[in-house]
Amino acid sequence: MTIHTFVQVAVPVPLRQLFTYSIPQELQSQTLVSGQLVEVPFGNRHLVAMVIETNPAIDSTIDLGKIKPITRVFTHQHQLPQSIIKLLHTAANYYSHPIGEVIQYALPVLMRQEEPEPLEQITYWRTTSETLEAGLEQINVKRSPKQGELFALLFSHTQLTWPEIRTLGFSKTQLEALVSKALIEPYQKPIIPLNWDNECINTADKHHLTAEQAITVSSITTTLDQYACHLVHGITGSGKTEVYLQVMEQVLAKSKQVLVLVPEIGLTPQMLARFEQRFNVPIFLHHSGLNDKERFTTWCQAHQGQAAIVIGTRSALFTPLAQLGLIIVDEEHDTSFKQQDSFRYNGRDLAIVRANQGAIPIVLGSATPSFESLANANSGKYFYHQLTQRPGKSVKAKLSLVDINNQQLSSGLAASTIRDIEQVLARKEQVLVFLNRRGFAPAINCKECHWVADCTRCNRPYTLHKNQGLLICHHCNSQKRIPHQCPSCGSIRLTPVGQGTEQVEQWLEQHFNDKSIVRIDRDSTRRKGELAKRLEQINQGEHHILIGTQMLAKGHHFPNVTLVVMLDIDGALFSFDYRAAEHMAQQLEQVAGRAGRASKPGKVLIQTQYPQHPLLMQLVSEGYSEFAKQGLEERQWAKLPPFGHQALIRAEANKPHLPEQFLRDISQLSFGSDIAGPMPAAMEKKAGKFRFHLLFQAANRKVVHQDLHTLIAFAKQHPLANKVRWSIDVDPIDLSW
DNA sequence: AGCACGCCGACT
DNA sequence: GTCGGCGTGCTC
Repeated sequence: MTIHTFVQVAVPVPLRQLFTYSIPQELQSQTLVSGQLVEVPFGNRHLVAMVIETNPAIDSTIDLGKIKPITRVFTHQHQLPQSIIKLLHTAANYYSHPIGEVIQYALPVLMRQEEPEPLEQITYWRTTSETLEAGLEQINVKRSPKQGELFALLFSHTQLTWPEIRTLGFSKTQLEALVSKALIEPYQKPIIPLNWDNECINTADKHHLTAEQAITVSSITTTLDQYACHLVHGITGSGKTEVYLQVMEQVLAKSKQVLVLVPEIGLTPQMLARFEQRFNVPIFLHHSGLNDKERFTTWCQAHQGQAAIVIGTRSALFTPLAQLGLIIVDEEHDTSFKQQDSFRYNGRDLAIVRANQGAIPIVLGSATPSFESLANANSGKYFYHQLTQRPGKSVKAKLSLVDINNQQLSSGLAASTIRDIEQVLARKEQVLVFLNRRGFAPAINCKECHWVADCTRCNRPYTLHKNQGLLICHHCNSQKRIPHQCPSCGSIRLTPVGQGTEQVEQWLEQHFNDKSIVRIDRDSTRRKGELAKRLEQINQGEHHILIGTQMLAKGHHFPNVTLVVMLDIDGALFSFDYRAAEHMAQQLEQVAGRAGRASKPGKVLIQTQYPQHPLLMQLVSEGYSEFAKQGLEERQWAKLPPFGHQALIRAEANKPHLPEQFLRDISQLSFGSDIAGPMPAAMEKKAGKFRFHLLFQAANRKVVHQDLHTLIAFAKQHPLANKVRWSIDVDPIDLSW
């Protein structure tokens, strides 16, 4: 046996290098393998690092006297499996991100500091009464409806944990109230590996499949033992979830685990509820609403194979699963899957890599697939399944354009739109007004001298928040009191420009003063539980008009909404961002999907100044698929993604010439890719920093990759490297910052 | 990223 | 006289 004296480790710092450590005598008996977690002294602190190279060639440039010994080797109990280590390496390499930082995403916080305590037994909750009715009798359901709901939930689901109960929208107080009435009790059960039997599935909940659904399920299930990527393109209401459930059933039946990724935390409760209803198996969550201990629990349960299903957001992708048999990415088009700071990975894309490395199938589902995924389906890389029918009677909402050129507008609403709203309200149905801009108005200016209140840190107009009596910069969050006088000319004629949700809400309240209007945006739902409360009220029919931002476009269903009004979408038609139209179309389809889900037909009005615009006309008359087909052809002509590959280099500093010079020097090197820039970012100044970009683009991904290596080697030793903050974004989505 | 070191303004 | 501001430099 060879005894190595040195190892190279990845340290959790944003440095693109490995560090060499010696192995002290007393630790040499332990086998150090790559992927092992160790504790190392680093500067004046101690960090958890990962062994990368066990037998490194010693770099002569480092002073041997500087090399410190490893201080601890962690036990095998919490080692990352090889599959995850491989995924992390691929990810670090693909996104050109320091491996030490990438590893952090796979380690629960509790493991980054020290070796965590062994896991306690998990506490589940169950009811104590014989029948549901007997229990409900003891609750004053009129006064405490939530307690009643919680009791009913626990009565039908015997193995819910507190984090799950909380995710489903219940509070600790409600749980404790039931405990004090002795209606529910905690219990533990021995940890046993998942053992599927017929008790695990609630067959009564199973839906009858349409022909399309059945074909999709059977196609996916013929690939359960190999890598295959299935794109399920199903219009809203076509029953994608039922397809997931029936595929999952077959995976679980083989005692394999399922990983489900959703774009945001808000979509986990409904997913969890649906899965709990169908399967009586341990389900664990992974999202930012959990504390460190809860996340560690999920990690261990998944790792050791007791969790049958893990539902989570982007970062759940790195959860080790001993017997992973299927990955599902729901709403795969959603850009939330792309992390927009630090390690800029795309959760959907890495999920595909993981499925490929693990030789298992992956299902991407969406009503509005991303152009990337559609292109991969067209080229045969993915299996493509379309679900075009809605089980049940509901019909798709009809889209139409409202020309606002010759119409009088009231807070952005056209006169004809208002008449349509009136008609719908008269039928006692609900209206949804979509405006993706919170606040009262996106700017205020002076009527006399045209001065605009700009944020000095970002050189952008402040958004007027009338309710809070403040001007707020939506780019850096800085706040300021509303001036009474123009600081430039002294005039008091300061007026709001444009509309935000607050303003539309105010106008609707004045105009429809006998109706209840509810606003759903980040401002109105800031308080915990406020969103759930408002959504509940909407479905109880307490409100007549809903006004809100994209929060309304995601996942929630409003069966009684029969009219959707879309405001202010024109910006996307002329954006420099080639993806703007794609995102606008997806948003439009998603919002339209909220309406007319019950047997009531829905209608979608799109207000625009450009009713003749080819993109809009096509979307309205031929639908998303044709729109995407046309869009992809244009991308192909322009050699834009997915037909070309991009990487964006961002650099920022508190003086404009520094990032510009830094990127200019880089751009002088010889590259295989086409280089654009350096150019100022669309928001050149943000939060007091000056930002510049350099864009790499090539038909071949390997060319871009090679160029990034050249760039990193050069940038690391550039004199300005410490004066500017720079980063690499592979497959960028947002080119504006 | 942290963290220390280091050199200049308003406070007990 | 000190506390603390954040510029600069380093981490095997």
